[in-house]
Amino acid sequence: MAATQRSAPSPPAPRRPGRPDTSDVLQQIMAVTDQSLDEAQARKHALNCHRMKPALFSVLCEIKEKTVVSICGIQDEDPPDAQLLRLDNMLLAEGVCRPEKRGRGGAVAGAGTATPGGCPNDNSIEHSDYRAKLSQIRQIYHSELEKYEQACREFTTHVTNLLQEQSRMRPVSPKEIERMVSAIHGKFSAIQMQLKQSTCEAVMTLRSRLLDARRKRRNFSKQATEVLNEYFYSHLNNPYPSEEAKEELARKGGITVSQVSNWFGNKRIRYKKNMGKFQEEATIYMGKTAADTTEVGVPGNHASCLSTPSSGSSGPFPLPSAGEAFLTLRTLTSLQPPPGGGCLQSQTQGSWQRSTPRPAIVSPAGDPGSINSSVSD
DNA sequence: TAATATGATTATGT
DNA sequence: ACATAATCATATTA
Repeated sequence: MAATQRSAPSPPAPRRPGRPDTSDVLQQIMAVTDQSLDEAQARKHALNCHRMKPALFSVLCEIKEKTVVSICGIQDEDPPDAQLLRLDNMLLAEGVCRPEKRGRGGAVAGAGTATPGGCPNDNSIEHSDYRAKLSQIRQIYHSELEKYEQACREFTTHVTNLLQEQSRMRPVSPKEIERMVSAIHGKFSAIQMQLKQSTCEAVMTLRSRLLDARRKRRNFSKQATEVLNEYFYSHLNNPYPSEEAKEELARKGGITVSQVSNWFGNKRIRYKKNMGKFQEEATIYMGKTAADTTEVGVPGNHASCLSTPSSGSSGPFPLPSAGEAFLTLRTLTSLQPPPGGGCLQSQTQGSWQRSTPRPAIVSPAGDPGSINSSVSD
């Protein structure tokens, strides 16, 4: 820094007029090794006090810098930067890293449980346990982090002092000290990353244990299943509620739209897989809806061909009477015929259960007699 | 306690 | 984005 006018280190130092030449000083330094210790101490002191010492020191520093940089400057670290960022974000999102404040509104609710069918109904009852454990983890995390940081600070000041001490007898530039400090920080941040990683793991485990909705499954209320089943069986030939219908069902049953979707997905597949098992339920609900006007609002959707029998019976199936309904239903569901001469153009009509799986239960040809045998699988 | 029912998730296809 | 099929994990029942 100080020696600015120097163009090249190798040639003999350009002697400036009026200044004592540095080669003398160098000579003296070289001679130090030949001296006895006491003598050397004295000489060292004298050299330290020499008025050319700072300039010489900086020259030496620069020379060293040149050689060191070519060796150490290659390895620019920070490949795990992205990972560190991910960990930080996650800890932030989970509320582990939050700056000790109350404001925990958006972070957890927004980023954490973005899954559509996440944890809809019971949010705060089951989660108190989770919160307690989480705060425990947070506490440990912060205390460990604090420990690491303190150790890092102490070590850094120690090394800095040491280097400054040594800079009296060997060329140690401020830049070098800086590099050393950043190297120390790098090592400590590697340790911190391990801490963050294990904290993340702990949080994830906790999440999956206490927060995963699957583990705390609650059956729907009677009301909800009622509403859902009514819709399902009254739209048995097209059990695909529109978005509006889903919302309506969700509202009526006190569940979320995603839950309605889940329910219909499960219901369709399970009904199709083993229709025999659902016959009893079917008759119940089909009889129910025959008298009950549970019109789940279907303002302007596929009603084009479904609403045909609306005048006589509310359901999409021709249900003359409760007694007949059973047989009619069976023949319809097991043989899947198009309902009379109605609207055939819609493929959804009854084709949602096409590709009949390979249920040995569904007898090859409709044998309406053995109803119960098929049920008792 | 084993078997079954059930809500949710995941993989895959359209 | 939604549907299906398979699967997971819990709840309920026999």
